[in-house]
This record gives sequence, C-alpha cells and structure tokens, in this order.
Amino acid sequence: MSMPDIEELNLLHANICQALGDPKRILILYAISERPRHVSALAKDLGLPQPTVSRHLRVLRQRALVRTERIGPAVIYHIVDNRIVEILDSMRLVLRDALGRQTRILT
Amino acid sequence: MSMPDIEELNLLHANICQALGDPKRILILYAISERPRHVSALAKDLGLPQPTVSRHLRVLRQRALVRTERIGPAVIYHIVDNRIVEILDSMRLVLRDALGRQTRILT
DNA sequence: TATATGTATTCGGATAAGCGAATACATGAG
DNA sequence: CTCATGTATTCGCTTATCCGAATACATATA
Repeated sequence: MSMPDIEELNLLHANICQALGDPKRILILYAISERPRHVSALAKDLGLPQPTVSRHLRVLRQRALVRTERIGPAVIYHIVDNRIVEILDSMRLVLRDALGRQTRILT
Repeated sequence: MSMPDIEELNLLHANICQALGDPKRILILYAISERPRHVSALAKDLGLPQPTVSRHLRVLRQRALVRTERIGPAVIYHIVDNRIVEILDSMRLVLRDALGRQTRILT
C-alpha cells in the first residue's frame, strides 16, 4: 500500500482514529460488536451514565462506525464494520508483545 | 480474542491509540517505516518545523513505537513494530470502503 | 392527551493537546 | 575551547475533549 499524504491522514484521523481515541468508546465498540444493544442496556452493562454512553455513541455514529435501529422508544446500536474490532485486537496483540519485551528487559 | 476490560483499554489508549491520534504523527510513522531518518530530514521531507517533529517523536518514543539510534549529533528514528503500519493500512482500507458507500448513496 | 420509558442535548468547568517562537542542550570537528 | 550541526525543551496561548448534572426530546400506550 502506498504512502498516504497528509490529507488522507487528516481524513483517517477525523473518521477513525479520533473515534478510537477514548477507552470508553472502544469498550462500547467491543460491547455492541459482541451483541447489539440499546443505550440504557449499554450503560447498565458497562457501568457508565446514560448520557455519557449516548454522547460517545454520537461520536461513533457521526463517523459511521455504528448504525442505529429504532425499536419503539429504544435505539439499538450495531457495529457497521467488524474490521474495526479486528484492528483493535491487532493493537492489543502489539501492546501485549511490547509489554512482554519491557518485562523481559526489567528482569 | 476475548473481550477486554476497561483497564486493558486504558493501557491500549495510553500506549497506542493516543499516539495514533494525530495525523502528523501517523505521517511520521509512515515516513520512518519507509526509511529511517533523523529529525531534520523528517522535518524537511514532511514540510514541518523541526521542534514539531521532535515533539511528536517524543510522544512516539515514550510509547515505544519508535526507537532511536545516535550517529554523531544526529538521531535516527526507526519503527519498532511494523504491525503498526499494517494496522494503519487496515484503517485506510476501512475508511475507503466507508467513503465508497457514502458516495454510492449520494449518487 | 397524559404518562412511562428511553434517548439526546446543553451548560459550565476541568483537563489535555497542539503550536510557534525562542532557547537550551548534545555531539563531534578543528 | 569554540564552533557548527543537530536535537530537545520551555513558555504562553489556543483549541479540543470529556464529564456530571440537569433537562429537553421522542415514542408508544392507555
């Protein structure tokens, strides 16, 4: 894959990286990728205030990382592209290896 | 891969996601992954002020995403784990598909 | 329409991040 | 030691992000 220019990276940042820039948002992405849920259920399951969850979901929705389905007054949130979760898993592997290296150095 | 808890995600955020949270840093990562370079060369090649590049490199260094090699007064920066660049490429693919979907909807 | 349930937004304040400009620091050559 | 080159840091400022609390809004049912 070719070198991106700064404009593409600005897009990447605005649409994806920024959205992944908060641990709670990542947690929310994992949660709904495991099972789509409505806002209050997410809030309860994750132990976060409902407005906080709603605000984070708005960020994810604006960047089209999640989509909504209304069922009565409830709004179910779904992951749009599961590759996002795969990407997060890859990051976790990289992190584990890095922390492993650190440990080995310290011992 | 299992669901991460919020503590692991805090680590992930602090060590990786945050570092990827700025377009210029991503540009720097791509640049040195293509060819390791010293700070001034990076600054020149990317059209950024030297202090800006140095500050961003510090962020990447603190998170162990890059490593340094001193040659005289110059400091050459290297990528530590190329999977980071692969991850960024994956994001770019996801972004392209998403933008493609948007376009198709608009036409 | 009134009520219950569920969701989204606003407000104010705190914290963090980024930048330009200037400057301090490090290294090696002469 | 002094200078040239290259790198890192500090300062002041601006902007962005996040949160809790309160409240407004949306939907369906009676």
